[in-house]
Amino acid sequence: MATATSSPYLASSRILSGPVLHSDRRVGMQPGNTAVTTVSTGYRGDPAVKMVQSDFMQGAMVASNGGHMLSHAHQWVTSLPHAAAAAAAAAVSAAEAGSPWSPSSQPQDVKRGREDLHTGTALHHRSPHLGPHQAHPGSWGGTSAQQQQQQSLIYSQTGGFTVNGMLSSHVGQSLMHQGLVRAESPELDHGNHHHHHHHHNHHTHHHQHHGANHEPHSDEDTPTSDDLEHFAKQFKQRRIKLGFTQADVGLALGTLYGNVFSQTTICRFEALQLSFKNMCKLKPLLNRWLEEADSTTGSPTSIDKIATQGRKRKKRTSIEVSVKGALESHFLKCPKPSAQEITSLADTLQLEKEVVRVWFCNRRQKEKRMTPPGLPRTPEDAYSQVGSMGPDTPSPSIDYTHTSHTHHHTLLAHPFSVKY
DNA sequence: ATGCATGAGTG
DNA sequence: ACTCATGCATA
Repeated sequence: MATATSSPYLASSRILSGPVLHSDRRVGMQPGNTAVTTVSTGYRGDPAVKMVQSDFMQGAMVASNGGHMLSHAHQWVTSLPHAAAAAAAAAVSAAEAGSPWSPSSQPQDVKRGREDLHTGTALHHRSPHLGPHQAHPGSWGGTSAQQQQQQSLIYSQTGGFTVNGMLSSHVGQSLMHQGLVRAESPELDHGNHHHHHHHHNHHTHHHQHHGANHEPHSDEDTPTSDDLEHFAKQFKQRRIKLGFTQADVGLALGTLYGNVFSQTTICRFEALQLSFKNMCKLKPLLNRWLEEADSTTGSPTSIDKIATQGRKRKKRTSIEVSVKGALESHFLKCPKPSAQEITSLADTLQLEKEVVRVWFCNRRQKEKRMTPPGLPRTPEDAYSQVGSMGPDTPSPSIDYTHTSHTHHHTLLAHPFSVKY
C-alpha cells in the first residue's frame, strides 16, 4: 500500500490496453497501488439463461434480464472473444489439473450460454423431493441461525441413461480405467455407511412431512459430517484411480444431470470446503457419477460443449499481502463492518469499496466452510457450541498469523465435527 | 488449490 | 446489503 496516491482505478484502466499484463508479484510488489488487477478477457454468464437446478421446476425462467451491475461501472473488461467455436463434440483437449494421464476434457470454459442447451441440459426430468433436508443448519457454520436460503434442487433420477459425462473421444484414458474399475474397488463402501454412531445433535429439527418417510439408508438422507468426510475422501481416490480429473467430473455431472460444475467446485467438495448443506447436495450427484463411472463398460454418447461467450467480468484484483493483513485484522475485530466502515477502510487501504466489501463477504464465507484447513485428519475438535446461539453468534476464534511467505493455511480453529 | 467475483434469493 | 453457491483466473 504505502503512500501511493494513485488511485487503483487509474492503474487498472491503463492495463486495459494490450493483452495480459502479468503484473502481480506477491511479495515483491512495487509501491503505487495496493492492488493490482490482471486483465483477461473472460466470459461471464449471460444473465439471461440459466436453467439449472432451481429453475427446473419453476418451469420458467426468472426473467433475469440482466439488470444488474449498476453500482460499478469502471474497469469491467469488456471483451469480444472470438468464440467462433462451432465445433460440435470434437476433441477438446486440455491438459491441466495436474494429471499426467488426463488428456481429456477441456479447461474450464464450460458454461452454458444462451443457446447451448444441446449438450445434456435437456436431460432433466422432474423428480419430486430432494435428498437432504438440511438437518443441521449451521453445524460448523458456527452462526447457526442463519440458514435462510434454501435453494431447491431437483435432479433427474430416472435411471435410464447410460450417458457418460466424459469420454470425449479420447485416448487410452477410457480404456485404462475400465480395467481398474471393477478390478479394484475395495474402498467402495457407499450404499450404506458404517461407523460413526456418535453425536446426533439433531437439534430442534422436528419436521416430518408425509407419513411415509423413509429411514436413513444409503445416501438419501442427511449424511453426517463423517459421512461426507469419508465420501469425499473416497470419491477422490476413486476418481483418481479412474483417471479422471476434477474438471472431467464436473463436466460429466452436467451431461448426466444437466448441472455442470467446474473444477473448482469438485475440488472444494473433495476438500470439504463447501458448506455442509452444499456438501449434502452434491454428494448424491457425485455418488451417482461414481456408479456410472465404472459401469461405463461401453462408451455411449457423450458430448462436449464449448460456449465461450464474450462477456464482461471485472478483473481479478490482487490484494497486497500487507493489505490483506490489515483486512484480516479488521475482520477479527469486526467480521461485519458497516457500509460506512467499509468505505473508510477502503479509503485507507486505497481499494475500491466494492473490493473490500466482497473481501469481507468471502472471508465470512470462508469462515463457514467445513474443513478446518488445519486439520485434514483427526477431526477431534470439540466445539461445544451447540444450537443455542441466537442470530448473533460469537465469532469463532481464529488466529490468523501469517504475513507473507508461501501461503499455507491459516490455522483456523473450526467447528468441524461437533463430537466428542 | 484458492483468491476475488457474480448473481440469485432474502430482507 | 448480505448470504450462499459457484466459477473464472491465478498462483
